[in-house]
Amino acid sequence: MAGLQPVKGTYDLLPKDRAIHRKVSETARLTAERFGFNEITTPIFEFSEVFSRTLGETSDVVTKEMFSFETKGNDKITLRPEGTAGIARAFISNALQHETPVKHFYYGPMFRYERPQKGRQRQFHQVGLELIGVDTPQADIEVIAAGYQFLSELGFADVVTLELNSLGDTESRDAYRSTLVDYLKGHYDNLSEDSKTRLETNPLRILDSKDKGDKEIVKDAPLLGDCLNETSQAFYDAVKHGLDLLGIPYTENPRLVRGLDYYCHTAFEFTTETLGAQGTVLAGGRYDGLIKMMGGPQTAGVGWAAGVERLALMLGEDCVELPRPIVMIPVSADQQDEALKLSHRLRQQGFIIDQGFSGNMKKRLNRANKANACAAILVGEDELARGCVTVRNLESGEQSEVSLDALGETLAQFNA
RNA sequence: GCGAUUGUAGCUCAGUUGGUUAGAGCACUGGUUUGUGGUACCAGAUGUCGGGGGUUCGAGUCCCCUCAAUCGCCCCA
Repeated sequence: MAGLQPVKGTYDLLPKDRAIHRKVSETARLTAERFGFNEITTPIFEFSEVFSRTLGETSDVVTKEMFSFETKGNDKITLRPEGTAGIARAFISNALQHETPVKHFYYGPMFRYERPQKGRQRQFHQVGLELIGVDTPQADIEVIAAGYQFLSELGFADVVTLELNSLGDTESRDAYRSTLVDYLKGHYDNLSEDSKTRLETNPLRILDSKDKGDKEIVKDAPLLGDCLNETSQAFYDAVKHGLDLLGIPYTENPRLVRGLDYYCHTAFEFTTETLGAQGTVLAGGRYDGLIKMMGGPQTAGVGWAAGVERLALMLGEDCVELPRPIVMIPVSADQQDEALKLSHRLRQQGFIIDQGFSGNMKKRLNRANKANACAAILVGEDELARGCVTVRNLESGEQSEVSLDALGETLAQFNA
């Protein structure tokens, strides 16, 4: 135990923070539903092979970022670093190939053992969606459109750029990889140390290296687009055509690649300048080989995931307001019971009633302000004798006596 | 995993070339007002100076280690 700090890279979501996260996840869910995606929840841990086999043995996620442990039964378990592998596993486990196309939305925590930064934690949250069982570009278009719609709903249409590329099918990508490696070997001595390693593990990654020397070399490197075979090119063109039809703006980025092995054809990222080094806010692509790789039937898939923390940062503190209560204030201890019963009844009717636990009226009104209450119900001896209470509007300061029978009606103007 | 910066009250920060009992504002508690808030005034409480070790007569201040955060690299949402 390192004192009373949360574990490195984790943090608490206090009610205000949680409300912002909820706005992000609910906007995502409602948008997804409009596209016919329904929510699924898979476990936050899986057998380690679910990730290690599918994400690529040499990917950073697998080699250094997995939170893994062993159970008492000697099962090797990993806290999920991303959502797609678990959903593919669920697809197979539940034999959903008989129900394609499958359209899933998800929200939940993910875990990566990384050095924390702003917009990057060890436990973080993603929303995402997966469209499984459709191998035509229409699926890619729908998935990207849903992502764009989601970001637009949050008000980010103008601060976000959609970058698009095609990784092609296996044939195209293999052809390109060898062309690229040949080219890079010609400049081997000038490559950065990182890129020399990547030449072995994931040469495509060198394309978006931030090293200056690498950038110079990469500038004249052969492009993936030039190696696309006819099928892959037609697929890519169809996706672009669809986006054009929908008026979704995009920028082609021939150097956009993916970190995870299972991607093919469409790769896309929505990026922003507003978050520093963590500029990617929503990203995804097509993964036609994934489900088969995991031992299921050959099934196409395309999807994306978005970082909730990053979107929450972009939204800022003032985008949500916590629910505003009506405070119940017994004027003296003698009205305690009456106030308690009244609170109970009003809550059953759907009102948000905040009943304090101590203090005189001044104190209670003070707390009401801090709780951003919209009204106060003052339960006093005099009114009660007349079958009434006093309702005070805490914004205008106006107050009036209301009979208990008409109370619900009067309060309806505040909340229900 | 690598590099740089930072770490004093709940929050934002002062703290003089190392020198007695470590300060301010906001927030908090109580009061002026025993049935009426947001304002004002008065009073009060608050710190393992991130943690550990060292140098020194003396360390918030200097040195080492460690933890965490921030920024960048790597990678990614």
